[in-house]
Amino acid sequence: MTRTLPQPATEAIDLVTVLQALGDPVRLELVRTLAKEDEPRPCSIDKYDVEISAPTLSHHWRILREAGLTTTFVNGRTRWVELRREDVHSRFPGLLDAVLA
Amino acid sequence: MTRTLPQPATEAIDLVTVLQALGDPVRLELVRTLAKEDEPRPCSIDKYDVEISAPTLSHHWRILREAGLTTTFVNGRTRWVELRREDVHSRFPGLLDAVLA
DNA sequence: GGTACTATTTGATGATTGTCAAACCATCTA
DNA sequence: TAGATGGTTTGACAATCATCAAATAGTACC
Repeated sequence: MTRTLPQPATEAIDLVTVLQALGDPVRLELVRTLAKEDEPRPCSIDKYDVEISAPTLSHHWRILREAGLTTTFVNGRTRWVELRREDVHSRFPGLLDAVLA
Repeated sequence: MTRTLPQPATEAIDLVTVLQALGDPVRLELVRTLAKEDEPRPCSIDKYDVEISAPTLSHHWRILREAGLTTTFVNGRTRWVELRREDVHSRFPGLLDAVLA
């Protein structure tokens, strides 16, 4: 019913890849938005205050997911994104907290 | 006698720029090496275990300095680089610690 | 089945990036 | 002053990246 898109295992999360993913203003803003709630958020373009097109947003979600920062759930026609807070924290303690502070 | 190359003020250090600077394997390694000692290190190519040319190393030092992560001192013909631990920590508490852990 | 809808993929484009060789600059020393 | 030295800047190149329009894929609803 609810499928999860492929993502790296916690142990496989790479620091350089994470920093690269966070080193983009749009993605940092997305991560900040996700961090406000501790549950999945829809990933539709109209739910975010960013000045990019839908394909570009989709591209950023992929970068974040493949870096190990987010999980994407597929449910019917809509998708949900969630920050992998605990996973990232267990791999790089304090990193997300510092970035989100 | 000892000159300091231009660098951003502590308050002007930008998070995205810092993350971009750290999001490169060579630069992350350089920062890690700097972090081992709490004093300036020479920036000559032969002092670092990196497989890049001198101009490329020079380029990376510039990126790190302009991001606000390092200070470069000029003394005669040689230069010294130092991690701006306290400055970065005061701007983004915990960030460097998390990255260097 | 057909249509509307959500979101991604494809393909293309302009900008940025990491890299090096060659030229250059400033400093030290003979 | 001339040569050697430490390091940077310039210029070029290939690779990567962020971006969008158009096409595509999968799902829901009538």
